[in-house]
Amino acid sequence: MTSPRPLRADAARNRARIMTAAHEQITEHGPEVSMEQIAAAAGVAVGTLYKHFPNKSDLVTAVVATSFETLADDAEECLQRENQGSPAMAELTGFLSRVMDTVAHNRAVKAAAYALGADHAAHPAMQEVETRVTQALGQLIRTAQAQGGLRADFTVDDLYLMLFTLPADQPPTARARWLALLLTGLTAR
Amino acid sequence: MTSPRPLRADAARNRARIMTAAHEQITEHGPEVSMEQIAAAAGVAVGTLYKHFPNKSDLVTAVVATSFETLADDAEECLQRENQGSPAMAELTGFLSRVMDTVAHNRAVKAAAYALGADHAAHPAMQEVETRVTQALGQLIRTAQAQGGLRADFTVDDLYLMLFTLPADQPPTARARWLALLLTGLTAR
DNA sequence: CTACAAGATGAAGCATCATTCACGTTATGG
DNA sequence: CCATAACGTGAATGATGCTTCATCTTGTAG
Repeated sequence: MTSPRPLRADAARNRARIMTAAHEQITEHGPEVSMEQIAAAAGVAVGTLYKHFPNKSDLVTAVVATSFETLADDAEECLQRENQGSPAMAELTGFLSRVMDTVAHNRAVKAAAYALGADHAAHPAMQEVETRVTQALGQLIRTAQAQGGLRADFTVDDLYLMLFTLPADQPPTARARWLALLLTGLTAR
Repeated sequence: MTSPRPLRADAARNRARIMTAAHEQITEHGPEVSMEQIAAAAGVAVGTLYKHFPNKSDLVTAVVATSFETLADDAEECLQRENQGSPAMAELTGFLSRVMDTVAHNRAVKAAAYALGADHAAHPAMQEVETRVTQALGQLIRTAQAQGGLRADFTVDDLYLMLFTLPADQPPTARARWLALLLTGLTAR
């Protein structure tokens, strides 16, 4: 199931360089950066990008998937802390807050959050990660409701809805205010 | 202060056609439609677009400003109805709901709402319209607070924050749910 | 009715990009 | 150390899009 031939040493090194560079460039300039620019940042020729990824879309998707995994890791760590006694509601708001800050500085993750509903989601790599996020957050939500901090009719879909509409281009004060306004609506009762 | 020479008859007609076509095209395909496509839709040559607008950005801004005026009109009508006895809070939520639906179907207005904080706002035409919206909504907010339906610390900036983060690409059910979640956070007490 | 300024035209210039490919380079198994 | 498949290269290709300008057309003042 794994690769038949284990990738030559230099090829593996270049692949890593490309991923790093692509992540940096996309994070900074958004998915519309040119392949030339990514190649330059990685210190390779454009052709090399195409040796590793059939086309630009695939490269972008790979980067987005990586960013998205970070998000899933965060969600699962929240769940873990909750299991160790941390209040579920606090973990949820912490998660929301962190994602919001990340989105504000990282256009790749923004694309990722957005991609949940878009065509990127078709990619198999994405689907698995989405499941992880959904499961972790779902558990967190149920616990928060059981503990009485979160309104009873709140669902994972609602949480995704919040993620879609996070304010990305607003100053920190505005972002904090947005979260505060939202949270009063999510509190139980 | 007005134009020195009053625009030839055919020129005025073409200008109107261009504005209409540009509005339609941008509404449907977003601001990235080509000038060629707009020209074709207007039934003129590309060169004519440039006779009326120095560059694409200016044309897009003109269209966005138009859409934005519709929004200002709506806000002022809300204020008027409020003066005739309609509950301020109902007018506010109605306004939000309408803007949301429009954004969902009209990418030009989406750009407009977004432009409030972006560089488009630099244009003089925008500034005036922004003042109209801000005044009307500010009045509405104050009344809603006096009538006790709206939380006391809510400001016009908060309302803009909501406009920035309206869910555009979500199905109607999701949009409605989003509004409902938000509103429970805005209710007084 | 005429002259001419205002307006319209659209091919051409110029820039940006994604993508390809014929050729040079190199890691690595034997 | 060699043979060779894997890999890397970057100029070239073709597509698309904004903008310009020399040229033609037409509204309109007188």
